[in-house]
Amino acid sequence: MNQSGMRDDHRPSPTDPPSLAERIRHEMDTFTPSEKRAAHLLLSHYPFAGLDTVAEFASRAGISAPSVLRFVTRLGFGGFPDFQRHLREELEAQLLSPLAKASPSDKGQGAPALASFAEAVIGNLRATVENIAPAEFEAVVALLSDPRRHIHFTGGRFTGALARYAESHFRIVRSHVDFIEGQPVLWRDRLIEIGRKDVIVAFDIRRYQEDVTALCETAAKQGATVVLLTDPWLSPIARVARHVLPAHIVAPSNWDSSAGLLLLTEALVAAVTKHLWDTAKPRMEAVERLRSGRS
Amino acid sequence: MNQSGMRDDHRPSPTDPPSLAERIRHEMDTFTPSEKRAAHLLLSHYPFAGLDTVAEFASRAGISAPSVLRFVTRLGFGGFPDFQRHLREELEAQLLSPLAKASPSDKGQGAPALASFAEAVIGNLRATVENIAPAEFEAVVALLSDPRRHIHFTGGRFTGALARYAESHFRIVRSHVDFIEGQPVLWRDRLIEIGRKDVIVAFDIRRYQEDVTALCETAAKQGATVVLLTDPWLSPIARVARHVLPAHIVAPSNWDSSAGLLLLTEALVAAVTKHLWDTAKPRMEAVERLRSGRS
DNA sequence: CGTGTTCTGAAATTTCTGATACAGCTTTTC
DNA sequence: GAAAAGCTGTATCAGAAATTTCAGAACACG
Repeated sequence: MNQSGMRDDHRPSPTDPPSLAERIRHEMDTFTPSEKRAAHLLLSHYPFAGLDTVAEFASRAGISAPSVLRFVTRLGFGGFPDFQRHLREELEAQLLSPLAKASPSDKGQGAPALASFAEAVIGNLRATVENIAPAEFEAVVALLSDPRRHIHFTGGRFTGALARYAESHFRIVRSHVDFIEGQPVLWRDRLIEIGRKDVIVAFDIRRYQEDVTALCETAAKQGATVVLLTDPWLSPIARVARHVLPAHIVAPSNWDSSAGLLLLTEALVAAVTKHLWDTAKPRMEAVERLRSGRS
Repeated sequence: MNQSGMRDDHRPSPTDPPSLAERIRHEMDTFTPSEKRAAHLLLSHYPFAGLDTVAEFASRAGISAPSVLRFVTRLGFGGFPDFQRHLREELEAQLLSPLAKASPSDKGQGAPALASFAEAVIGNLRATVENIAPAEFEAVVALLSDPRRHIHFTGGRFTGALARYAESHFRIVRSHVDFIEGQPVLWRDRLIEIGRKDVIVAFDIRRYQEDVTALCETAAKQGATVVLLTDPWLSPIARVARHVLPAHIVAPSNWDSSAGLLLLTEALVAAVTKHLWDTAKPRMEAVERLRSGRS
């Protein structure tokens, strides 16, 4: 959960955003005949008809282009592009937050809060899986399964914990695995010996951290392969990353959810373990012996 | 032999709605780096990102306009307007038939590993939520929202990362929060000053770690309140814990999944943040100021 | 370590869209 | 029933957007 500062403005406003369609319906009787034609077309195929060009819209409505322009101006928009932008935003907001309006303003009742939070997280996981290219995932698995590569995990303030989680598993499955601390001072010596044989796996979600970006850019410049786990808005690290695995992170909270990133991490661990099973199994057994023999 | 300009995909047959997104996902590995950037942007904000102008799309994807054009041409469209029209029609068709979205779940050979793993994890999350007593969850929220308490997070080899994750969030929301390292040597001095006012939040799943258990037992003996996040088989810490939140952890992997623990952690963070909002908000803002002013 | 191929972006070019001015037509009003 | 007011469409323009060109850069290959 990355801090997103002022997320309280994200809460549903007391007065729900009045759909443009609603307003048009309400003002219908004040329109001129041509405007009514435009309004009817728009409402009958709301809002897609409005996403066409002016010419197309005019033609479908049976009026002229200038009439369409006058129509949107009358609705208070600065121009046709302005009008279209509004339609897109409205559509996007409505389509992407099916759960936003479903959540009542309950005052912290235990089970409902937990249950609805869980549903949102589950939605994130589904969306995350949907948006991952199978080939991309497979490519990362292959990369992390290459015993000649050296793997370095790193992350930001919050995602650093995920990097640690990944590292603690991979460390057992294979060799040449380590974790790079967040402090830039601590990189310097590490960075020197990073080159073509190295893989940097970076975790970074919004409020992207400059030092993590700097680390990856330098590493990439030196020939290292960068794998990025991030949010759908893509950390700037994506510019230098060979592979990008985006996860959905928006949750009904003042914080973002890292569950999708964890899912990807665990899936990678599972896949690589399976891939390297012949060598991983003895390693895991050895670790087990060391632990039990220790006390 | 590749795309022949205008394929029949322009007129989708009623039987299969092959979302463009799906096709992109499957062809992802055949894309050039720039095309991958474009694809990632489009998929992450599907399909709205594609409804912008070429320039805007290019800018958001971090590539040049020609690369965007090459991308859509490569997908088989006659040009950007053609591409946009396709997106609009697909969106309209999907939105007008609510059942179309209902079953895009299995796409077979693509990423069975990732998809089935995700389904297993989702099942874990559901089971976890159902088995949590609302009152227990609420009690923990109340405990962690008490500003007079001192909160200490700790965990085992793998779960230690989750404890860190929790700590990094709670540290911002409230004061008197810290993380206790796994090394028993490092406890000694800390343990001295732990008493009735303290809360230990321990993460521990099977292959329960003796040192974590020892820490909690000692702390409990000194009057501290112990909260335990564990698996359904219950870590031995449960004997001294005031509150226990079990999470399902079994996944199709050689490793256990911590997703359920993360879910509980994030839900706790969300609930406590909401609970302490009046004091948490200024803290979050202050942290934000410090971060932005740092560079 | 060159060499050929592919990929990429800056800039020029072309296309097309949104916007405007103006004249004809319709409706309203006295 | 005539004049005024308002509405609408044609023709045209300005500007923005998509597209193409081309040269440099990155990359893979031998």
